[in-house]
Amino acid sequence: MDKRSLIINSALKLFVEHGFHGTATSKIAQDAGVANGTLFQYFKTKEELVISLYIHFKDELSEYISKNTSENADIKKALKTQVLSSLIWALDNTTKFRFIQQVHTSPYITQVDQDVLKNQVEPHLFLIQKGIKEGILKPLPVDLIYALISSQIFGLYQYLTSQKLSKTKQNETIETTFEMLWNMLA
Amino acid sequence: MDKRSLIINSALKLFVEHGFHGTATSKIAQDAGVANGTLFQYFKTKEELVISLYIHFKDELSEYISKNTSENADIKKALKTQVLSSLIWALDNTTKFRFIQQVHTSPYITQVDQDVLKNQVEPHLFLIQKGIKEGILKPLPVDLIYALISSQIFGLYQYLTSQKLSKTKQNETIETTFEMLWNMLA
DNA sequence: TACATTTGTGACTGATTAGTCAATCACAAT
DNA sequence: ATTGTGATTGACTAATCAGTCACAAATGTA
Repeated sequence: MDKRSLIINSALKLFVEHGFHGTATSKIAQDAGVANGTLFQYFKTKEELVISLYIHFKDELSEYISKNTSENADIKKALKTQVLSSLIWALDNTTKFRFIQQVHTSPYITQVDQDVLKNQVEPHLFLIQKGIKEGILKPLPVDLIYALISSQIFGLYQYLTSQKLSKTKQNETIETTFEMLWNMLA
Repeated sequence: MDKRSLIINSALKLFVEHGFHGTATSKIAQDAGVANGTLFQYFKTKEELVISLYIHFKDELSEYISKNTSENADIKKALKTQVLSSLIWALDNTTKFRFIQQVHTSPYITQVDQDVLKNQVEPHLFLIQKGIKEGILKPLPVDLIYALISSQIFGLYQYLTSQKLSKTKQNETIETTFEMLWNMLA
């Protein structure tokens, strides 16, 4: 494992555990088993580290979703796959997901390049747009529908992580709530 | 205005602007126009300040909601009032709402007394429980329905603050999405 | 007025921080 | 063997931090 990855892993863990404020760069380096100065060779500043991590993990999530989404499925099926993929990834990568949330509600988010953020949501907006055009989804603003879907995922994630449900019961809940979401939007 | 309130206002503003990490206690005192030491008379530590603010503003929101909710309205009307109140408060107090979100996704949240948090959601859970018992809401776990409602509010807030809509258009969107939410849950 | 209590002050400190840099290392090319 | 190169190191520093404390001002009380 290369040093860059070691630093990323340690930073992720410590940031989520103690927050940005509570995590010294020296502690990250120590946890990663590299020298203090090495961290600053890969990331010019602590701020750059935080922002790089955010983009890194959001990309990872995006890639996971699109990897599982087939292009020529019907809208409902495609959207379902995207929602389920997001939830599965989030539940399998709670630390990364928490980190994304943490940055998302922090002032750091303003430092993230707007174009990068835009490119990440683009594919999802496209599917919604298609759904509206075909009259399958309600004729509402695309951004609004996207916001409602995202927040549903977020809310369900919150619920599922706060309860100790079996995998079966978990999947059941995910299925049920997706149908509810779909009925709300279609 | 007493010094405690001055400190609270300045802390709120600076925390949201620069994060917990980026805000020195001395800067808060300076902004509030009080001496360094005065801050520590009202809040023993910086951590206590953050947590006190969180509880303070969540209480403010809770009080605003219950102030507007009449007890003997039907379930739908009561829930609608609660959702709309939340949104109105959030849109009128964006800084406070951002702060609440910020703490909520940060490691600080684990330091907040669990009983305090429980008491704050209790009243809302009660209404949902009643709705399920009367067969008006779907027979799902109370916590799940609460999570879905909360996240809908959160998502709609995100959307409304990212768009520059007129007050009329805003209210229209809120009305529409509440009906959608209700149809999803009932 | 005199005294007591509460409230406020800001200079101070020991600890910690992000970031630097001269030195060292592993190793490939000559 | 020798030289060159880029990655790695960790001791170091200037700055900043949260929190303290001895004292002063304000307020209350009689």
